[in-house]
Amino acid sequence: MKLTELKAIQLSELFSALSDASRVRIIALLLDGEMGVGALAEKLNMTESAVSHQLRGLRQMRFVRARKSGRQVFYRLDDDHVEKLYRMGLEHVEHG
Amino acid sequence: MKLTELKAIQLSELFSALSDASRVRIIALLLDGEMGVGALAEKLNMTESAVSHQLRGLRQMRFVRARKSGRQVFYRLDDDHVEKLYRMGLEHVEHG
DNA sequence: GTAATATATGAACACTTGCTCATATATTCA
DNA sequence: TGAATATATGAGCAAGTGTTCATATATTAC
Repeated sequence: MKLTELKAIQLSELFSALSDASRVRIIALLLDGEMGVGALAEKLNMTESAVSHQLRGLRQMRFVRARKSGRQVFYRLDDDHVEKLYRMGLEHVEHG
Repeated sequence: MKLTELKAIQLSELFSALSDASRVRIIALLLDGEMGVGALAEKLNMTESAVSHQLRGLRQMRFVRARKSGRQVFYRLDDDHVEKLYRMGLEHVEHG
């Protein structure tokens, strides 16, 4: 399995997106559909600022996508790779 | 998708194992079969100490398993979940 | 226009991480 | 036994991360 340094970095960045419990919980919530920042913050018991900061990272990684409606911003998962990664990880954790 | 705080932490720890380029490259090398610490260090152009430190983490996460032979220690991937995670990540990076 | 609401952003700070360097342990060989 | 080799470990430190707090921006309602 040859792997360029660039791809090693890209892979590590990809997995970094899920390397924090707050982000994992955000992803888990978004699996059920889109949600606004405030609703996420309440569910997660985090400040809206902290959630917004995390969403920014997830957005840059193209894990989530934003939709603006009035003064709210709804976030949803960007593609199904995220869900696949998440589920595979969960499988490993649950009966690994 | 309900997710306990414990499982969120476990998931984040799982993905943390692949959140560093050095560890990703170690995994990539071990996909081809077991390798000793010195050989890994040479291939990766890292000190043996740095490699050993990373292998410790991977061992604790049960990503790799050690086999001692004389004064060498050969490492190999512990289970196929690791390879699945790696390949799915690679797929996402390559044509995501 | 002003006030209220929803989200984003930047600075600051505590905490974590991955390395280096020195040292320790374990094994082989003479 | 002692020297050489292979790996592991602990301390220390620079760099990175995730939060809080204050502030900025954008939208709606009045």
